[in-house]
Amino acid sequence: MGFQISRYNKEIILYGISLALLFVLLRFLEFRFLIISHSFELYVGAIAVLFTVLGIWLAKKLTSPKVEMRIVERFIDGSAFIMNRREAANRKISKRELEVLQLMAQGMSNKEIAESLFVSLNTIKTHSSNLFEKLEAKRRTQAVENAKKLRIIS
Amino acid sequence: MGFQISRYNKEIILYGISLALLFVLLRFLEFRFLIISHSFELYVGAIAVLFTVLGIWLAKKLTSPKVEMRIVERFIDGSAFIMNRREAANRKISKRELEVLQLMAQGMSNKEIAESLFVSLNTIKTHSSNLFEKLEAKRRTQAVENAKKLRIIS
DNA sequence: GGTAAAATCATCCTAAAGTATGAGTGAAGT
DNA sequence: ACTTCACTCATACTTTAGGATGATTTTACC
Repeated sequence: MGFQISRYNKEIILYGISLALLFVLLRFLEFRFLIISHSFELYVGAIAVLFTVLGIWLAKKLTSPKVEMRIVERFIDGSAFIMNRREAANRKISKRELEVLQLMAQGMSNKEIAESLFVSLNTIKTHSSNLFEKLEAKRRTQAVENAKKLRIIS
Repeated sequence: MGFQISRYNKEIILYGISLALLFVLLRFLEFRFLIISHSFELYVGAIAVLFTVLGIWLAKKLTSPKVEMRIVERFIDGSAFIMNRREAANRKISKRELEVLQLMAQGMSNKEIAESLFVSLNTIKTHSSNLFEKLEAKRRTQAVENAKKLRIIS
């Protein structure tokens, strides 16, 4: 950890600066105010009100919000699959490869996949070989298992 | 509505009283403070700090507590696997076959399964062939898929 | 219009999976 | 004792999967 006393540094510094500025201002106005009779109380009052406001402002900034935890228990709908697109993207799995993977997961043979996608068997073999690399799998069963764990397929 | 400017009347009145008291106090100390050179700034500083603190106190009293709702979703894991023993029994899947099926689902090859169960490759082939029939599958990927659907394996 | 990635297909070859069939062994039940 | 069944293993064969490599074609993007 580097420089971090508090995450409210900015507010504290601002408070300090405004205080310093006020003092400079005072220097210039000091005598004028003092000359006028009964102005002293007025002056102090102004300061008081000003710093009260400042205090309120500070309080609002500084106080950490009270956290109210609301625990919501929710059943995961097994049919609601949320694909992990990040994983698929990181592994650079193409659209076509994903299609092949899905059919593979359904238990289809390469031949069946080829027929259902209207491409040659060799094409599917290439796709699946590429998939195995990208999914760090040696076999199609492993590829399917890994893909499911990574939430790439349902 | 009757007399209700704010539900913080008490605090506001207290604030007014303390302000008034301060002014009285000032009257008594006024001259003494002013005589001492450079004490004016000190005096104003004290007022400033005091009213800042007062402001903070006020803020805490007056403002409705800042509540950050943190909704924690506790997902009840639907994947808590409850094996469908009835299905396994109906299909007459033996203990050993189930073991093979589980390892198969993990992506293991027949050879790997054979080694991990200390039996021959041929034995595993027999088991898996029997499994395919019992699970109405043509391939191991299909067997795994069907078994998962039937909740025979997780 | 050039480039890069994706998709397509092929060939050659090896490894693994799957089928069919037969057979030996041990444990459990009748 | 006999039967049944799960488990084991083997041989022989077919099919499918998978690896390595190279090539062509689309598609998309600057």
